[in-house]
Amino acid sequence: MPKIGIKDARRQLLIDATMASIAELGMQNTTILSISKRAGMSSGIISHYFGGKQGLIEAALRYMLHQLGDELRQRMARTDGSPLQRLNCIVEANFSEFQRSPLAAKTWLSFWARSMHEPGLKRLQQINNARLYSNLRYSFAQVLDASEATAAARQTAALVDGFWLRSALSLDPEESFETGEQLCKRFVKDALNQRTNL
Amino acid sequence: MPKIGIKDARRQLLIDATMASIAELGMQNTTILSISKRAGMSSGIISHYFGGKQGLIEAALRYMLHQLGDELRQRMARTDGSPLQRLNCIVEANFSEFQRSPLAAKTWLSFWARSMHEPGLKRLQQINNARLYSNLRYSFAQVLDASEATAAARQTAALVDGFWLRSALSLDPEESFETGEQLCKRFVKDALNQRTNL
DNA sequence: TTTTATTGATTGAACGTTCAATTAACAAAA
DNA sequence: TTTTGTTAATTGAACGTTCAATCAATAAAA
Repeated sequence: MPKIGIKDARRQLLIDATMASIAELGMQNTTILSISKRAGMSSGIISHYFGGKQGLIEAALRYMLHQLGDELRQRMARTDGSPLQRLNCIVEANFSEFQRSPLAAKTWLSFWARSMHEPGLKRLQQINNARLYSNLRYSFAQVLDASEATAAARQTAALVDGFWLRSALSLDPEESFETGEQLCKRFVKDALNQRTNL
Repeated sequence: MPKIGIKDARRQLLIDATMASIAELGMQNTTILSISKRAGMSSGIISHYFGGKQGLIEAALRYMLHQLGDELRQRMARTDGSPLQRLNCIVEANFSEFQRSPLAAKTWLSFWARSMHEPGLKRLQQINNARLYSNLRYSFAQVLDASEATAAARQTAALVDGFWLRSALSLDPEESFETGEQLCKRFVKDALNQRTNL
């Protein structure tokens, strides 16, 4: 059975299975067995690769954060760098196909709730929150003065998270994510136009 | 030992203990024992009063929703009924002292995450989401035209939930709730002024 | 006494972790 | 090429723990 170089592939398979289980059963009902069954492996393999269930869950969160970062970087590379375009990239990355999938959306929310009482997850989640805010703040500050940029960045960050949360819990997530993204972009545009300090 | 009114008092004691346990230990680590210990009662009492742990958790959520409704009604009664004032009431109710307490904030987030996979909680949470939106929509529609009112209401609802979520997860919730409330009100004011259709 | 409320020890199911046994891949020897 | 020895990945049964629910015993009120 052992094939060399296959380690990363198996690790990823387990991470995928973890998200699938959390999305389907909830973190509450996600067990070592519900994960390993979905990955087509045995229960013991999780301790072998991740040191335990907790390690796998943290690895899955790190994977999702990594995905989010990738999506942002990809989009940023394809713009001329104007503040409006950069801000739209940030919004789009947070509403990308992967992020809005029921699998990712449910997993995010589960992570967030659990992060309140688990320092390992909390740290990762703080970093993500701070990054979203500072990315927004940077682009707003190129057009608005300091205090306006701060306010606009905080509002946009809350708007993104809020729409995202409401969509994840919505009965029709597809439609909710779509209008959420549009209304975020609309807020960004309005904020730039109406608060410009020239 | 039946004394009138004692039953409700004990039920409330258990609900308080439930929120305290969820806030302190997380829903993950909240057990029948962690609740009953905090309430100074035995473990069996939970089944007696609520039919089981799940029943108690749903009762606690219902209690928090009821609190939110009360806060809104109280504030609404103390205004002249102008759209701006009514909208500010809605924001204030969602950021009231009770709602922003670590106890309530952590409990809300735990409920939301769990509601994804438990129909009983999901139903309650849907009702709450819909109520926030329709309250906002009603007041915006008295000043803005239909499509503007819809957009503003959805944005405000997301803003409230988003600030609320970020505050609950924040390292400094006190400050985060405070500026969140202010920035929500600012958005409402701006939306009314800049989109007015006269 | 009768009724009702409350306790807390007990039960059985479910869980994460562990580890001895197994199996496949690879390397060395024939 | 075939055989044999070595390595490391993988399995899954067993173990100890934890939990929600149950219910017989107890206490208090009527």
